[in-house]
Amino acid sequence: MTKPAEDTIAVRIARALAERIIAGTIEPGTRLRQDHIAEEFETSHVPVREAFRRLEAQGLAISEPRRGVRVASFDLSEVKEVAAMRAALEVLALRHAAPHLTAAILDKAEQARRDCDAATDVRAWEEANRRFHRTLVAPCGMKRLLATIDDLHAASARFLFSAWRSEWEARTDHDHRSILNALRNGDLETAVATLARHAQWIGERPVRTASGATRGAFAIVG
Amino acid sequence: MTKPAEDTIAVRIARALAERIIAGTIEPGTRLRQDHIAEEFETSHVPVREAFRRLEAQGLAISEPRRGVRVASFDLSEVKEVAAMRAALEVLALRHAAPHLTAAILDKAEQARRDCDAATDVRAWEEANRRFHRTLVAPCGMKRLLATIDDLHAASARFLFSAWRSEWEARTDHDHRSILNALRNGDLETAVATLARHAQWIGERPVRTASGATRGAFAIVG
DNA sequence: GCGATCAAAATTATCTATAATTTTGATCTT
DNA sequence: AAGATCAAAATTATAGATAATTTTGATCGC
Repeated sequence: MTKPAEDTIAVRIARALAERIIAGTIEPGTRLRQDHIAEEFETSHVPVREAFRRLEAQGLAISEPRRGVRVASFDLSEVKEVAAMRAALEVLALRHAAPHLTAAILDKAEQARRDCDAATDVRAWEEANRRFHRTLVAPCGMKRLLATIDDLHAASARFLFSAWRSEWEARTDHDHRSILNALRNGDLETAVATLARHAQWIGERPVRTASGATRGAFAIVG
Repeated sequence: MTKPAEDTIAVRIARALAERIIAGTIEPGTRLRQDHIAEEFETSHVPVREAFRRLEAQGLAISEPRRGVRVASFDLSEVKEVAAMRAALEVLALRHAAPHLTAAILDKAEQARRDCDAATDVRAWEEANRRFHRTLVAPCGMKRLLATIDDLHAASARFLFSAWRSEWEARTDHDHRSILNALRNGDLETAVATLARHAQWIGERPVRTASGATRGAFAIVG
């Protein structure tokens, strides 16, 4: 191991694979072969198997006994499901975070909002959007809730990158603005209602498939 | 391996340990030593480590790199957190399940409700209560959502057994009845509102600690 | 040529062994 | 006797090897 490993090797492998799956570098349905991955990361397969269990828990991979692990597939119904869960849980988190929101936190969110609107590629937008949402809900201090929301954001990002691979046009997100304004005015109910609607905003985009045909691709864009 | 292993050994170990942690057989904070557990299950420690990763994802254990795994501790704030998450997600699931609820499903829930009210010990009550909730939300067919709810129920059960160890007195749960009635009448909003309140019902009970003092123990009893 | 069948190859799941880290406990100092 | 120090023991994390299962691909029959 050339790196001064802070975390365990299994954690590093899990992170690296998660990144690839989210970015779409590895296609859904692809088999993750432990010996190949072990070789690539210059370890044995034991930490690789542990990494698989983490990916499985995040919903990024599915494992069938004796038949190995493959990158999880998804469809429109799962996109909707994740959007609905995000809406429900982020609303809950925001309600609990509200009493702890300070001017400094709202300023941080404001910066994230600006970065979001200024983003010229999908990766930058996703990062800023995630930061916006995270900043507002993190002060709730509920670890289990935040961890679940993080996993949902990972799933969201995957759907997004799958549909928008690279093209992206800058656009002003009025919901973000409304949420921030409402919070600044102490109007939690408006903020919560806007967020609930916002997180379920699903965009459609035509995507050329391998066979040359065009199909609709869906992703959460809120 | 004497058992006709359908699942992988790691899965069986994870289940067995989860049961013990939920039942309170292993105290919070206890270290889970992989070699000891491997010896007990007559395997090597490799599947044990994989089982640990599963327990970690469920929130039943926490792992510190190079310092092993221990049974997760919890406090009142986590009980509240799990209750709030359950309320939010079960409401979401019920809304999506509602269109698929049939008379047969409602009858199954009715049976679970009766078992609940008739339960004379805490384990029987927990099983029936979980069955009641599961029956009503399962028809939503949202796998990720249902899996998350299941994990929350496991946490709930743990809190409950920690506070109520064995004593339990039969009581009629009016919320269960109201939810079923509302669903039978097609009044989803009443059912949802009652469920939202119900899942956050937290009971307190005096518990004698190891030192002989008495403290309050809290658990979700809905 | 197309599908079924079976053997070889690849892959998963597990075990045993080893290196590295942390915990334990006994000793020494004050 | 209380605290610090250090070595031994226990434990975690990883590597390498093995058994069992699945997948692949070539052969055979129709």
